[in-house]
Amino acid sequence: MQPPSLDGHDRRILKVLQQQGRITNQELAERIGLSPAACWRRVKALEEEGVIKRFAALVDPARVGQPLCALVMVTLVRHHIDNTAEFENRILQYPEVLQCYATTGNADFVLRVVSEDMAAYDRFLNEKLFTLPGISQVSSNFALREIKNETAIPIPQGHRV
Amino acid sequence: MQPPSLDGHDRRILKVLQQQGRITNQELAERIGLSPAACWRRVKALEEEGVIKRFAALVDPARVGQPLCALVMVTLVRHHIDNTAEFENRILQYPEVLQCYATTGNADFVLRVVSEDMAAYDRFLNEKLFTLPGISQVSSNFALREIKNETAIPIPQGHRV
DNA sequence: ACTGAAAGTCGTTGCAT
DNA sequence: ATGCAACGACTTTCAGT
Repeated sequence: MQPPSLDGHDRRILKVLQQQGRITNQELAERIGLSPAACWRRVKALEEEGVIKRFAALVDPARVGQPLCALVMVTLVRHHIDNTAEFENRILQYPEVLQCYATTGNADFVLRVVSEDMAAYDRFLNEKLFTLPGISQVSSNFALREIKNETAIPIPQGHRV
Repeated sequence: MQPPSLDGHDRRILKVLQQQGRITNQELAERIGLSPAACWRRVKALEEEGVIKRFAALVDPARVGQPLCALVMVTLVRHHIDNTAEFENRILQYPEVLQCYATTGNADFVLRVVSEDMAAYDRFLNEKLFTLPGISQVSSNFALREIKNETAIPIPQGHRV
């Protein structure tokens, strides 16, 4: 899977599709200045190459009963190398953990977790996170406000074909 | 904007659409056990109520030249209340800042920033983040690995109509 | 790799329940 | 709030450049 060498048309397609995932192929083709058939083939290729991972409806967490958002720093004990793999596998199972990154710095992992309320978050900690093997430290920082939550990756206007 | 009281059909629609944003209305209707017309009207209502914020193509950052991801903790000085508003407004302008939350804990804000490489991240810090008024502390933690990056909010199976 | 056109499928609306 | 039916619009493929 090498760099797919996006040209200007591909980049314009990605910019539009990241903001309007359900635009019709016809309108997309018009906007980027290509025929519908050519545009369609490019979108398909971007999907198959994995540049576009998938299309999704973006849902407002508060509107579906998950208004609480926590940024959680997790540190593991250093003894077992298996701890990391087990931690990650279990994290993948928890739907309330939307994001998880292994990071440099004091914490080993940073998670973003959504919850119904504090009681639900407490349950998440006690029944899920704290039951994972090798947890050393957990620090929960609650989101007071969401300034920005963007899925669109900036597409550089590089000129290489 | 009150709780829209999602019923079972709405919840099933959201579950599917969060994973397959470009599914045809016909197939979606089949899956959730509704006629295409009824299904279509529900999807439209969910969009208009803001439960569905928008549809988007999810793009792999590494495949479009943004393989570096940093989780940045930012603290502001306490002197001006205007600092916060100015900070937030400028953050909204920076496309490489995908997410920004005001949080409890040591830092005032946590950001997720994508970059082309370290040189680009250095430029982001010096030309953008450090130029914001009232910055007190900045701590950059780089993502070694992305364990999980999910947009789908878990939809509780509540029974209220 | 693109365009244009053909064929099939789907989205969208109005109406009745 | 639902289903059915019809029309128009769209997606998708194929031949030709």
